Amino acid sequence: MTQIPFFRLMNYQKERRDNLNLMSKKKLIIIIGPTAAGKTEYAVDLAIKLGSPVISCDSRQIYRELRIGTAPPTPEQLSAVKHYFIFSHSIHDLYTAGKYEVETLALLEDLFKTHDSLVMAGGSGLYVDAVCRGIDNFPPADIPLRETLMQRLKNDGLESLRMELRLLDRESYETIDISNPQRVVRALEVFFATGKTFSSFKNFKSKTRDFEIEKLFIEKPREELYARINRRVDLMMEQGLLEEVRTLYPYRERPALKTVGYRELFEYLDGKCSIEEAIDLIKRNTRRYAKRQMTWWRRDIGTVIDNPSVRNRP
RNA sequence: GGGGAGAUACCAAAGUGGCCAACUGGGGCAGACUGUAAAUCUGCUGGCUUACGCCUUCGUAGGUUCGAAUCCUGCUCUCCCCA
Repeated sequence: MTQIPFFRLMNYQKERRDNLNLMSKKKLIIIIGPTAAGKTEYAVDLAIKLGSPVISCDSRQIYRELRIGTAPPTPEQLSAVKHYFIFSHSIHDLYTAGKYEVETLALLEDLFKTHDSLVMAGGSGLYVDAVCRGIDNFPPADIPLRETLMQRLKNDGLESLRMELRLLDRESYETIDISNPQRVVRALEVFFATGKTFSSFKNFKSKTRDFEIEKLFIEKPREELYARINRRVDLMMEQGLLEEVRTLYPYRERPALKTVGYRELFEYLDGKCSIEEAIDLIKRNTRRYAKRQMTWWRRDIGTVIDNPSVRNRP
């Protein structure tokens, strides 16, 4: 068994568990934590021990075209235990947290027929939440509409879109982060696609799952984590990340390739920076990513999932 | 040995008598997050304080001045040019 310096057990659905009583004793164990903390290794070991497959919860490792830069499980790990959502989708198809929720719940239902405990592992906080508490029934992304809005953002500026949102959906204007162009665009997109306001789709209630959820948060001292990240990036380069990126260059605009490790090397291939600079940027951006992951889960610790106030910020 | 330039916060770099606890960038820290989430966005970054505010900072030791990161002098160090 791998040595994990620190990990914290979170009684995530403690209250729910009491209410569930005999309904089900099925349990989903989710290994979460920042990138490069050792989730994959830990999950594989645990899965073998429990006779469970590993269900990945990673928004980038699902893409079969991405083999090096996303630090997916090794071929040995993949053959040691059955994995789901690794290399299962293509960068050419738009994938989202909403789809992940649907596909994963279907899979879990199926797997729970033959397993009592299932191991899930991943670093994508929104995807983990989609499984644990669900995403409200928002309309799916409307890409052509979104592109139109992005074009408007570019031409007229954010303020113009904000003003429009203020007129069409005052509530969203006052509650979402209007300094974030992505959020403003999405709110408008939903309005134009459905004629209903973005805010009207929110219901602030977590969905109910008929299985127990336990989260294991793997953490490491910051210094050690950063050292591991640096080492891993160097290793990826040795494994041929640059070659991989080169073959993916034509698809660089795909959302799936807006990914740490790929973007920076696209810039290098454009001649915008040296290879050394690109590698340093990958390391820096991975550190920042890890920090964001920790921020995301920090709020989970000690919170109760049914409390709407956790999600309904002022 | 002679001449010149410079030493500013974690780093780089502006500031050249009061509007300076000090522009800006990097790095770092913290936060947000409902179908792009490895995305996108926000705040902080000398100390103490909830805040008003107070205290200590611009190589170092003095000096001039009501007032100095800014002017003067000594010292230390760095860089460049000539020997």
